[in-house]
Amino acid sequence: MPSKSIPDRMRPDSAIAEVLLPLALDGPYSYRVPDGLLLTAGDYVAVPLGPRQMIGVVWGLAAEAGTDKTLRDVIERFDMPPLPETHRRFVDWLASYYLEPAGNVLRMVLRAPGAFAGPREQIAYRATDSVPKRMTPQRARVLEVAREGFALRAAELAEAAGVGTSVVKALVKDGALEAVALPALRSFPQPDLNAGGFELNRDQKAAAQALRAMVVQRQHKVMLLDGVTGSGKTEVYFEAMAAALAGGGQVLLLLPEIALTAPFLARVESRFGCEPAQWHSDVRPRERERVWRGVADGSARIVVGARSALFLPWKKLGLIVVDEEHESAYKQDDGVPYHARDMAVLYGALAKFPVVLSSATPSLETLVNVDRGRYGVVKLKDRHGRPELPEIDLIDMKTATPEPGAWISPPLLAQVTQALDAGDQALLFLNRRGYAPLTLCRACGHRLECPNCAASLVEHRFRRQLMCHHCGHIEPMPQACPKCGVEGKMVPVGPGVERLAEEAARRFPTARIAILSSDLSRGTLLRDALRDVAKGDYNLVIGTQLVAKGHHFPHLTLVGVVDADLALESSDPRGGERTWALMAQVAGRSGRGEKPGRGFLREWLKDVKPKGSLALHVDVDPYNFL
DNA sequence: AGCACGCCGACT
DNA sequence: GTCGGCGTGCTC
Repeated sequence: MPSKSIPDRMRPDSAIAEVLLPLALDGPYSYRVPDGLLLTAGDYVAVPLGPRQMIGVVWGLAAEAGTDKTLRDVIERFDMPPLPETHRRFVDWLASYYLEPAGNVLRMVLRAPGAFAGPREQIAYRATDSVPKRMTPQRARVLEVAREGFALRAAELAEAAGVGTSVVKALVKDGALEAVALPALRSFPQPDLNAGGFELNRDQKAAAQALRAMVVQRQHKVMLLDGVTGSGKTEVYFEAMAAALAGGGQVLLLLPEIALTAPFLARVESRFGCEPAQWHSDVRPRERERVWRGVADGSARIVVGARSALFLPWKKLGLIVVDEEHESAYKQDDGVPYHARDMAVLYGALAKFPVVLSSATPSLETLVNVDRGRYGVVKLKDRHGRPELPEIDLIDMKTATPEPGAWISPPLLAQVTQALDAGDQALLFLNRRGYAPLTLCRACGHRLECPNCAASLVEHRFRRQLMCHHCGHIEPMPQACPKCGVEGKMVPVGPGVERLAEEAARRFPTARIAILSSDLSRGTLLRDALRDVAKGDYNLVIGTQLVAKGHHFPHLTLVGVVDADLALESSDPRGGERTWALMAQVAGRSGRGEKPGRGFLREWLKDVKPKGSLALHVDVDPYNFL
């Protein structure tokens, strides 16, 4: 738009806007602020860039441009709260810390397509009283869905009924569905801090009190909440969140993406009496827009999100809780690399609010920070008053050697026998899927490997397939060696869970054995299997790392880890740390029920008299692989 | 991110 | 001789 020409000397000082664009640029670009447009730092603006138009953020206002180029005009300012100063400093900090163009970081802030388009009205459909001229099973299902709740948009309605949108459209045409306008963006319900408190034990009360005291200080401090599985960390940090909400701030609860489940969200909802806003990769664009705006205007008070939620344009963030802070999922590897736990701490430092890190197996860097006094720590015992992991016996496989072709050592066999005889459940943990991790040709020495990535192909005997665990490549199990053509000389080397189950079936012929690995994860198979194990339908469970996470097996009293030093052999510098976390998690599966204790843990039982008992046997032998 | 420019292989 | 592969550079 042509502006009235004003002599240069009469222009206000802020005639130039330094605008950061969501591109890999070293710094902001300068634009002329047209007459009549009032801008402040943090404003979202549309600016021309080459032939296109882009949305950027006013990073600063200046009297002089940092370039000789002829400046183009800012096109418009969007009517929403400006990106707060702390958030802009956060972007700059992160960019310099990770040596990344600030624009790339800003792109993560602006990742809410449509948030600037202005609220559009949504069309939804609900059932009318009229019956369609023709009725088909598909139509009936759509109408059934349409009758039972809120008006839904065509796509949602079709999805819920398991049909295409054409069915919905046809019903609209027929008059069996009618269009209604939905409010453009549903507003966020406000939390009720007294909606659903939990009964905390003495330990938890003390921990919650410590966190609350930290939160009301409104200063930057990092606190590690350290407690074994089942010690109630969640309930404790909920109290910290309640304190921050009471102070008028927003709260971010960060979770590893996989932990963002409906049951977890339901716990948040029951504590705070309202559904929290969610932010993760599966949130639909429309909902992203709503959450983004809600965070920007402060109406979204509680956000439960994956790592990228950190970049939402927080208006008044008062607390970040990083649950499972040791999880490697907090590390972003593609695009701008960053560690969400560390950046949460950085944000807290810049915006002067506390951060809670929660974990049963804290990361080494967090432990070091606690050790050096930079972070505080609150420790929780479990609900039986047990502070630490269960007693762990190491079995040295150099002295307790399994028979040839077997992997369960004599002491572990004895313990499993004892557990099964007592009517308890035992778990043999081996972090290797399939039958054998390696297949060799005895004739020529050839190793079956993936054509794409040169990793060894893993035999999955139940599926009669070879799989590459690296890239997903699948091929049938060959009869003859693909290299030398000799038949019948292919031999499996080393154990996977399937092979371990075979050995267990031989050793414990009467045991009811379940194999749990991610091979089951399709459909409801895994969920059913986990339920049956929890019920006690099986008494010997052979499982990979997926049994280590969160599942509750009340009848389990013994955990045996086969090849516990597996990950220590790898070149992963975190091998030791990850092994420890995994051992702690898998040990935590045991002894969570109410079963009476077992004799061989006498010393430990004497001390704390728990109702559950547990043992973790770790086989240590770097050489038992071949 | 887009979009142009620019320099080497397979085709009408 | 062209069409088009995607490497490099630019956008205030």
